[in-house]
Amino acid sequence: MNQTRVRFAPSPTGAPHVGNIRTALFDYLWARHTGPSGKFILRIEDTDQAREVENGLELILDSLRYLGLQWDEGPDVGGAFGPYRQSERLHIYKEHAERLIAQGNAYYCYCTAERLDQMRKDQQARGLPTRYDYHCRDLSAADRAAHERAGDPRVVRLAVPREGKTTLPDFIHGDLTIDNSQVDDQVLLKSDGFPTYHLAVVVDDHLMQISHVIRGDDWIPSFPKHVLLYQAFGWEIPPHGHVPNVLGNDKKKLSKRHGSTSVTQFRDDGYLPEAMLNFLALMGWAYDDKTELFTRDQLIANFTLDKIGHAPAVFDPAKLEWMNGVYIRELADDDLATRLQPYIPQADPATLRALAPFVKTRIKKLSEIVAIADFLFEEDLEYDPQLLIGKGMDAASTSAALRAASATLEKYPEGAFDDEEKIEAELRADAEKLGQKNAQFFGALRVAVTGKMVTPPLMGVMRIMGREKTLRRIARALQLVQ
RNA sequence: GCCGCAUUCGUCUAGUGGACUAGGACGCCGCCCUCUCAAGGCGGAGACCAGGGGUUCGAAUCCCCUAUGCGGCACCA
Repeated sequence: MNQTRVRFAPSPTGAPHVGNIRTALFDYLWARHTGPSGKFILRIEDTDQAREVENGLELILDSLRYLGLQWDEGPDVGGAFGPYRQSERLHIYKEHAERLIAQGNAYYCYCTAERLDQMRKDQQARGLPTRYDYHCRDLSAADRAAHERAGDPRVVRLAVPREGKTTLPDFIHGDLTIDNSQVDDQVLLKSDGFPTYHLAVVVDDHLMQISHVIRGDDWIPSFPKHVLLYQAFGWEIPPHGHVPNVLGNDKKKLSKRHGSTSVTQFRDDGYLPEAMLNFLALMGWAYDDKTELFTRDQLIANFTLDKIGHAPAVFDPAKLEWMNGVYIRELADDDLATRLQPYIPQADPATLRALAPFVKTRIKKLSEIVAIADFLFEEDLEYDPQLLIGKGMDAASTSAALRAASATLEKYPEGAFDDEEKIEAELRADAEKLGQKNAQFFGALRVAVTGKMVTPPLMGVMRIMGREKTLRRIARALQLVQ
């Protein structure tokens, strides 16, 4: 019984963006879909010291944790196939590279960076494809020995067959095939002793007994190198699937240019993990023609490889917002209040909890709580007095409205102040008596009490704010309007 | 330049030869509700299925060509 073992193998070069994590999500869902024996493995591809970012690992772990993509094996939790950091597996790659040399599937190359640069320039100038020119592949034994004696730095290159074709069955695209003549003699082991991606993935995927390789389709061009390596080692090639990329609105691969696309940024803006998870799953995967709201468990239950699409998907922030709103509305009030707290630390929990039901249908991300409700948690309001005077109103009618409202509200002592229905009825009667439309009357009152023109329902707001503060603010507004 | 992958409403997508006068969702527009804004309800516009050739009684669905987009062409991943 082959168990499912899939890996997410990012390199710590920055904050993972939604495209990276979408691929991780597919890995995770597939592992979990296959039941308790399915393993989701995190492997860090830190073989490029130059591009590495200080807190790169943390950014990856944070992103995965945010979405609850819990890994079964990885650098921090260990596992039977460690280490899970490629920089700690250097000796393994070296051994394998040497084995390829011994078998004649690879060779040492002593070319300098300068020579390679020049070679590429020449090829470009002549309109030729830029590929290694086999210089060291054809080196005589004597030349080779000379380089060794001189202690010249060397790399290991894959000796790609110059004829024939290489094919990789892909469970998303079907068979991928390319002429070997198009494949470069890739460097496998760099002069600093680190492997390149190509050597490292193949060796690790095999050694870690990865059962399915799921990766972005920007890797398609390098599949022949990997196939050739598997063949040289005499290993079985696990099923591969190149999942479509996630694109920015300009249809280009997602990058920092597209604004905030890092997953942790979405977390910080107040996108719920359950919404993010749901939305990301729909980038390149669809269950049917109708369903698009899925809980984590439903995703796991329904996720299958054959439903992964093959065209790249444009990331649509507007739809994500909508979906986040859906999930926010579904939250229990207590839960919402708890999640809101970090975004508005000065709010006392009881007030926030009381506010939750009002805010629920009005925010699309948690961070919006500040714009919509900060007035509740401030002592003094700052606003343009002009706002008090609404459409078809003037200073006199506004004052009249505020005075009437104040008079009515004053009649309700502390204990009775939360009788929204009764108060509302009476205020409406006030408006009618003044010959004002509800919108005019309540508009003035709204600005007086909140300093804003757009707020949650006024009665609820005044109840939550309390009698004393409400009356004080109306009095203040009355001064401003005169 | 070379090689590869892709191509259904603006966007995410359903669709695997007849059930398609192409379905759903976001967004957009209108109406209803209404103390504002949302949410909610109802309705609407929006895709000649990239184009052209075939195959077939019949094609969004199969084949070929072209176009366009994207990706790769490093001692990056």
